[in-house]
Amino acid sequence: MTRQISIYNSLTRQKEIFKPLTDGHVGMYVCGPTVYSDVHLGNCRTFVSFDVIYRYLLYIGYQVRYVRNITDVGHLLDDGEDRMLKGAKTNNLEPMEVAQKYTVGFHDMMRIFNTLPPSIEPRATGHIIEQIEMVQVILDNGYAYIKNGSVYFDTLKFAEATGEYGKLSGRIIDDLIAESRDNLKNQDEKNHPSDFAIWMKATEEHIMKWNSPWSVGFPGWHLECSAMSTKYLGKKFDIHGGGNDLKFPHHENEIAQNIGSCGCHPASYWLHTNMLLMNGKKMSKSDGNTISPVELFTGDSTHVTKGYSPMVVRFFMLQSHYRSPNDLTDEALSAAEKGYKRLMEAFKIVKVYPCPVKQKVLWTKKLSIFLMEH
RNA sequence: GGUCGGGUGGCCGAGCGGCUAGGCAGAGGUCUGCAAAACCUCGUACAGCGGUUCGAAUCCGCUCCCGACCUCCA
Repeated sequence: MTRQISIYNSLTRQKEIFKPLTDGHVGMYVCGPTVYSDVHLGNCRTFVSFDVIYRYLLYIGYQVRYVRNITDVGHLLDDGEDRMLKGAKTNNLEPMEVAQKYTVGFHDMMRIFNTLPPSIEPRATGHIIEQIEMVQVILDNGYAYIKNGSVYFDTLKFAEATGEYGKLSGRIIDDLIAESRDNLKNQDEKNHPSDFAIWMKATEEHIMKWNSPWSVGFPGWHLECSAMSTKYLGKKFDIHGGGNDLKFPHHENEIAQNIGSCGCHPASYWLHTNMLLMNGKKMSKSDGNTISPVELFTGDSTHVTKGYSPMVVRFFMLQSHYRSPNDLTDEALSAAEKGYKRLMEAFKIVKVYPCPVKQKVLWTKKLSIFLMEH
């Protein structure tokens, strides 16, 4: 009933024939946004890509459980300031108001881009208990240690015991181990620089914090995805996706946590989307090479000569393969706009054209995958 | 510097040893009172340099360019 497809698996670095764990069913987890500011256009590209992957899996007959999380727990910035805290200060809001505001904004934008909502959209703050439990299991298995109320994942021990650390991102475990001697005098609490927090003790001014066996604190950044994917898709599931900038450390650490707690790799296939560029360069706020979704729609930016409708932008994004960089330029957008209009004309004709019903249904269904009428 | 992707005509994108994929844009034309739509015609490109081969975009080597990651950005 389902068609055979091949997908590129980042874990094995090759295309593989897709075989779900359970015939006819697919469990797919995609790392969702951190809701402390407006959605980035690049973020939209990733979710538009996975929207099509989701739709395609449905189209070829799979029953898909698509889980995409909302990360609404604060995480530390480079300067040590918490994102939610920063957002709250900037806007004079409660942290959960910040999370709510940007979650709603994110949902609006996803609707504007005509993406189907995921089957389950769990929030990190709603799964603190699951995360605490996972920390405990990792501790019990000996892959984590406690320092001053914080709990750190012991990457070195994990690497030596399982040989699994670094597989996804291509980090060499020997280097990791060799590195350890030089860094014993590390300034912070970690035993090894590559260790990462799975539970952080909160400072006095930290607003989002919860009680735990180790301290009043908050879960580490990578933990929510491990905990929530396990909860809703099981210890093993089919597809794990996200932007390729998440490969390391986020996904690598996620794998470590999953193996460290349940002993198995979470996902069979890892899919990573490539980045959205603008005028051949990465988008960057500091050098002005950036545009927000709204600016793109309204044309209120020096980078475009006019506004482009969300569907044109979606069509443009889908013209390039999800594993290739997508270069946004005014010229490419206007070409996409004309192409999109033409395709829509053809779609209208097909819908009213007198032809056998079966054929018509088939065509309409096929076109819908890309044109997103549903 | 290391790791991982990517580099095919203006923009996408198939092909993955031999038979100029295709689409979009653009140009010209047909039809239209005008315009739009539609239709017709037009593009020998594979980052570069070597090598293997009768033959390479496709295999091998070197180089160059773009991007990501290397402690928290999709």
